[in-house]
Amino acid sequence: MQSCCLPGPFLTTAVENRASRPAPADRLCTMSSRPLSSGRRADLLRMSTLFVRTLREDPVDAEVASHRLLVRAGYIRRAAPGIYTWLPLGLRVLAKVEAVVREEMNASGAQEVHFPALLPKEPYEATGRWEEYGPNIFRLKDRKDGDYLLAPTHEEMFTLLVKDLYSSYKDLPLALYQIQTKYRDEARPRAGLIRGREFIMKDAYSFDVTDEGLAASYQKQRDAYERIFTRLGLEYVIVSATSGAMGGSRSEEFLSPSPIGEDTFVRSAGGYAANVEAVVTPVPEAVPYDDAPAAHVEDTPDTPTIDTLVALANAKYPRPDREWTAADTLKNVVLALVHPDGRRELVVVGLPGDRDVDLKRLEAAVAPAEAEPAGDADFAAHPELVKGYIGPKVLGPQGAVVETESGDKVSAIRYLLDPRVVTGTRWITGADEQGRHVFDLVAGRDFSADGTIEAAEVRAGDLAPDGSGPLELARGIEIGHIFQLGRKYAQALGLTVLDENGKRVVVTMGSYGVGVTRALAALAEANNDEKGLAWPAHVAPAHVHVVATGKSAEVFEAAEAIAGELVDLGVEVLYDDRPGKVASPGVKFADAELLGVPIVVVVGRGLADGLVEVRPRVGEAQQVPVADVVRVVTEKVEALLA
RNA sequence: CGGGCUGUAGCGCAGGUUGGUAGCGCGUCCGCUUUGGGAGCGGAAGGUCGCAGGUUCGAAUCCUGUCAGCCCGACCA
Repeated sequence: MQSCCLPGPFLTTAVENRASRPAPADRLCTMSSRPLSSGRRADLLRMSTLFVRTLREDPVDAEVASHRLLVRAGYIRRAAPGIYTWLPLGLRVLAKVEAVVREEMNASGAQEVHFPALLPKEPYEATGRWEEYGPNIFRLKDRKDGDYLLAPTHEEMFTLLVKDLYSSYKDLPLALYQIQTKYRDEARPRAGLIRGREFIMKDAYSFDVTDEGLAASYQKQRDAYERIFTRLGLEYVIVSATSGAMGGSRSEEFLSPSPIGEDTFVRSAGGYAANVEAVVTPVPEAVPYDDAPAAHVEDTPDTPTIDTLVALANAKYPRPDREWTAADTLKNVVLALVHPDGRRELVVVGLPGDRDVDLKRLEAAVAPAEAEPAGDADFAAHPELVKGYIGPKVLGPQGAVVETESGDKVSAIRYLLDPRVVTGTRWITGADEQGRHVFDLVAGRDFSADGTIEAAEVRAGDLAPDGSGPLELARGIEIGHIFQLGRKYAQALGLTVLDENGKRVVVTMGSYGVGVTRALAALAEANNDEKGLAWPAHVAPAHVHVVATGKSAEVFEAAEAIAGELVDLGVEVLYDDRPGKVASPGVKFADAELLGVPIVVVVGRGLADGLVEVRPRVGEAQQVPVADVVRVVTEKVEALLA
């Protein structure tokens, strides 16, 4: 555990925990999420001297509960937009979250390292990310005009470090991690710690020779993540995700379900869960079309939208069996893809008229290209596209063909269909002339496309691809993201090892992140009520909050004794020893509820009868004889930490 | 980057249209009282009214510019 202590002034040898001051900043060493069995005397925090100021009113700039309450309870203060200062209580919670992460990472076999947050640009130029990140990273110059950045993530550094030291397959597999402050110049920081410009992340990387090795390393990390979030008491959902700009293959996100989450995901009762971008549409069976009537073009004046088209179709060309609906129409949406080389390509996505294109899903499907709705200039360049009446006749294989540089013949306008548009399905769609639509156009008989694409919006009630039933949509806070990077970074930076045949092979990598500060925010988000925070015991700034009320010396002496005995037994105590003239009972109770320590012990008027009150932050209070209170509370704490 | 809103005491806000020596609540400090649900009374400290220019005898207030922050959206391992 040499990695536990920071060097220099943080290296504290002996800590007098009974001191009336908060523990010094050797948080990495004294903090632990372990139960009481260690037998070490625990911290005693005194409200009279603790550096904290609770706010009676909500901070005006805080919207979400975690942000509002963390500021109100004196855990954090805003230093700049998206940048927060940690006060003693907040730092204790943060250290406990870190401790859980650290313990589970170590248990998984990963080894802790620590990179600088301030880095030269060269490694990021080698992978192209100096450019790719654009304005989203903090850049700065040294006195010699050299370019530096505040690292948003450290793939390059890990890769180069391993390259620096290792050169044989015998050295692998290897997993390294760090818990580091990261910087991103977010266009819009929000929701306090949930989306900051400075945040703490645990990032881990695995290094393997083979794909099988990577799969095993990935699974180890995935297991570790499950243990981390379980121990933190944080509900989580694992969803399939797209790997996005990072490249790579398999990717999963750990989401903490919350209405204020920024990620939309779907899940089925049967256990399927996926990020919306990654949802795969179940492909229906092809339908026979032998008895289908021939396609016929009809006049449909003034029907540039699906709604107007459906209304007119029902009025003028009614269906015998039922009404036409938007789902009977084939909507052809023109989009422009911008490829990384700057090339602009027009594509048309054909999908049932009752659905819209989800740009994020589309982009996930066409990555690394970016997508945007086609503009007037695009339509001007393609007069065959009649706005509002676009049909397959001019698209894809049916349309014009151009020859590429390599001599292949491809569609001038690529036509990509939603997977629901299977062979045999019949559609009303544009006839490629103003005011005309074609009816009974059969997919596979009358038209075909260049391929299918997952670009249609996902809706509640859609079926899960694995047959596990209908999907519901939910929001979540992304607290972890793991993926199999593959060889992208190793290739770009030349990380190779010699295999058993003496052949040079490129190492394959996995990348595993936990948003530590974000997980803390998610915990606050999931554990609060109208009165304040209500921490799970493993991460609470203390296990027990002892409150002394009244003015008699006996009350304070008894409370002092109880607090002292508890810390001797390893129970962390926050002791409200403020004199009555400084804080009334009402103030103390309100603060206890706001601060959210899981067990509150009230020493006050009941003392005359030999009783103190033990109040869980959530649950029923009970009167306990003074003589028993230390035992009762210790048992409760042990149960909470078990 | 687009839309909306806001900058006045540590915090939350009023004042601004009608220019005239800056106010309320909470908090802070002193004194007395109170002591199981954010106490009462009395006294006190605390503000370049975001910044810069302008109009005016006089600007928190009117005009111009500018900066910052928050919220929504776009963006976003």
